[in-house]
Amino acid sequence: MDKKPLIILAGPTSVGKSSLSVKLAKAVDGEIISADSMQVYKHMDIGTAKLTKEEMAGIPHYLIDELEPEDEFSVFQFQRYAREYIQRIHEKGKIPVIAGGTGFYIQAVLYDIDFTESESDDSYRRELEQLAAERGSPYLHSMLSEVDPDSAQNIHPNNKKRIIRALEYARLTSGKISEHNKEQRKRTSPYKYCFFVLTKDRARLYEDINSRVDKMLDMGLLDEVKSLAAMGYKKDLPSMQGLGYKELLAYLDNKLSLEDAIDLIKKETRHYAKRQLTWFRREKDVIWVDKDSFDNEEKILDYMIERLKQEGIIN
RNA sequence: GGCGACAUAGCCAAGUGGUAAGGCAUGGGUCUGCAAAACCCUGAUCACCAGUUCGAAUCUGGUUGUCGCCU
Repeated sequence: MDKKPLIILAGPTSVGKSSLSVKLAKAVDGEIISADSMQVYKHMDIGTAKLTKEEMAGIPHYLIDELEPEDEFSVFQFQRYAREYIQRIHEKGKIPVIAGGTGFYIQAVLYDIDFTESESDDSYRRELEQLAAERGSPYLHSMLSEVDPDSAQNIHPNNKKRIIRALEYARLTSGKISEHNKEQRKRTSPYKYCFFVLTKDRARLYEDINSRVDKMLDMGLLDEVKSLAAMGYKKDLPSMQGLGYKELLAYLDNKLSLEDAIDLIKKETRHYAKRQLTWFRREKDVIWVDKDSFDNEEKILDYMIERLKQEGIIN
């Protein structure tokens, strides 16, 4: 059976993925699936740099504004939705374009990684959290050494989250997550794809991030956060841990001055961009598209379309 | 012009005779159910010169620079 086509456009925050993705989708008769862990949420528009309806220019966008800020969301759900939308788009005879910066989500869909084996178990998880709080994460790490030595070796004793997940996995499946991961890593993609990663000079990317944060404030980010707070959303929700939201909530809570909060947003966004780049660097088969080596967006598009033709994804 | 203080990595900063804490930034990395999350790794010979000493970032003298006060 022929593999179905899939186009991915990723890159660090602030490079200009969104606007390019609309043009790309237009050019290839595609529809866009957002791979962004924060844009899924409603009422979070300015801080997540969502495209406006006009900017979407009639191209359907999925996984944007689909959930309320209190809704649970993770790679697992992302993958489920994305699969569904990809199929629907293919059925229409169109090409799905995944656009976004959450590398983990993209990977989960691109390689169709299996997450279903374990349902998450809140009670055991809570028990582990307790233990971690009381005895420290190195203690959990030593527990892990007994059930899954390989994982223990790969996970740093301080990395509580991953230790807990590994323990949870062991409990729920009575298997080892290290083995599961090893299996999953062998997967090849069920799609015929092109994985573009848009980049630009690091120093300029950072400048753009800084000025974009200022622009968000001008556009009313603080009011957006205030109204989320007024709706009752608290800082411990995953959605409220988004960049720009957690810092401004801290400011509203008198934990920070506004100036410090803004500087923090900029700094953490820069760190985030760096981590995104690290992620994409180790991803196999990515096509780096360095904005600096093109005169304008049209040229970038031309290049991408040429590559898509080479790969036989479009005619 | 005089008096005083200070001079340690890109920034902040410990260290007052025994061979340079720490934080931030920067750069690199891990990642397979919270990923805009979580975690890890990453650097100097102490303004300069001359002395004292077995040994100086730490003491002495000088040079340069910065800051404060005074005239």
